[in-house]
Amino acid sequence: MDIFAELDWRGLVHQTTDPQNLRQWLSEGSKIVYAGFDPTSDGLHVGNFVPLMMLRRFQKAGHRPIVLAGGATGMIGDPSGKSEERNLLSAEQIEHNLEGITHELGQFLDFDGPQAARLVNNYNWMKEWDYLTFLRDIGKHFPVNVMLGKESVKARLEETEAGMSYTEFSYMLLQAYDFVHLRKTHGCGLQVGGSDQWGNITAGIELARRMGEGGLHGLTCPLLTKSDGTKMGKTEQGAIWLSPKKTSPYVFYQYWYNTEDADVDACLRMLTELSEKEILSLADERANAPQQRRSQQELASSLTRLVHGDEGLQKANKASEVLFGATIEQMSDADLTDIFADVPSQELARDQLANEGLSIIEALCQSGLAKSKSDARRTVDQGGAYVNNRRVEDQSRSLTQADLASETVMVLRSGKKRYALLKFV
RNA sequence: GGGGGGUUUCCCGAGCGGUCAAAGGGGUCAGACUGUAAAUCUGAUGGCAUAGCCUUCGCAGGUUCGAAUCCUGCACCCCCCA
Repeated sequence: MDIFAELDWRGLVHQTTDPQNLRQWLSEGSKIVYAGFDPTSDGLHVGNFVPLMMLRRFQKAGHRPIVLAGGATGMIGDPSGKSEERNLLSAEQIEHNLEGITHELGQFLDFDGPQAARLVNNYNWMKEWDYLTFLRDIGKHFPVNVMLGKESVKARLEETEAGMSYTEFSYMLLQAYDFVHLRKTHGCGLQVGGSDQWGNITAGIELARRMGEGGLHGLTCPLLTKSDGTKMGKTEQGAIWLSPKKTSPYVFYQYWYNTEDADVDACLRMLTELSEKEILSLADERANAPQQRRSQQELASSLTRLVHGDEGLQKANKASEVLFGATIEQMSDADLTDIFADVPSQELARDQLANEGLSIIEALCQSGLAKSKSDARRTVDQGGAYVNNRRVEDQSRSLTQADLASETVMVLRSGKKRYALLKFV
């Protein structure tokens, strides 16, 4: 399989050091490819997805991936694509972040077999350097005028008033040296990354050449952006994370399911492992029957399965079904807790359900769905109140044992999507 | 220092001394429609024991049967002249 051709049709090739040679080089046999991830937060998010998948694709095509966790570079802060100097993360924070992301990185790659992936941390080799030696051995190879010409630096100096510290300015040296180091110790010949990494990657190649290691390659993929120009993976509630602890499989699934028609094709190509044929056929279906949302379904399913496994996908599916209208009854507490993991819940005394029961108005207030009783009444009046996904039309309705959806839980909803759980214990 | 204008419900903004919980717009919420989209349409949008009552119009007093509307003082904002 020609990996380069595949990356090409997927739209993953943004810039390369030399398309002809790179393609040739890749076809010669199993190569070592690396991508770096800085521990700027304690988990991976959708923004890390594309480079991760790149490595995965390389591995599947018979190459060996190296994942570099930036324990050292993370301490400095990459200025690429940042308009302002950032606050330094504390050493403990970085340690914590590294722990978080390293194990997540693992799940995308195969760490066994002949193409076993490797995980390295650049802190392990950077910590050996002392300042003077680094300046003499590495810094000497970096002409400042070239560094000033790099987009990451230029943008900061020319287009903003933010300026840049010597620390961030030096970031490039560290990442450049990583490449050289991996070349020497692992025989790594290609670095991949997002398009904002181009400057850092070429700096590495340049450094290697000056240090007597020629023939390195670089490849960047486009940043995944939506048709409106905003970044993929950001919502008003924050980033979409890969860890189920930070973003539930359901929210993850829904995020992709709601992808705009205009964006879904690029997502399918860049993020999934569906074949070109499948993707073209989805494009066809989308053109003929957009309301079926088959593309979105495939995208959401395939990514959820990849990140959260079959079980996670099932949960997300079940949750979607329930959250979008299926009536809720005869379920277990465990099921409901799972499905409504992201939904606020309140505990109430069980005896509130006895006798007359709890009025729907009161219940809406208690659950936080209504700001006041008037608000609750309005909601009911307007037909926006639901118990266990059944509409409640009568203000005087009261809730009793019979309205429990499971052993102890009742599911309230206001409007289309706002849910709350009441637990009666 | 002198003069003028302003401060209204989530935001903007209208508001003859009674018919003002306060126009209109935005936002938000709900409903219909729909593709879990966009657009559109309808309704709602201080609180409560909801045919009624209570609390709101910068703050504190006052006039009046009655004040967001008039008067006095205070605070903050804007403009003009020095």
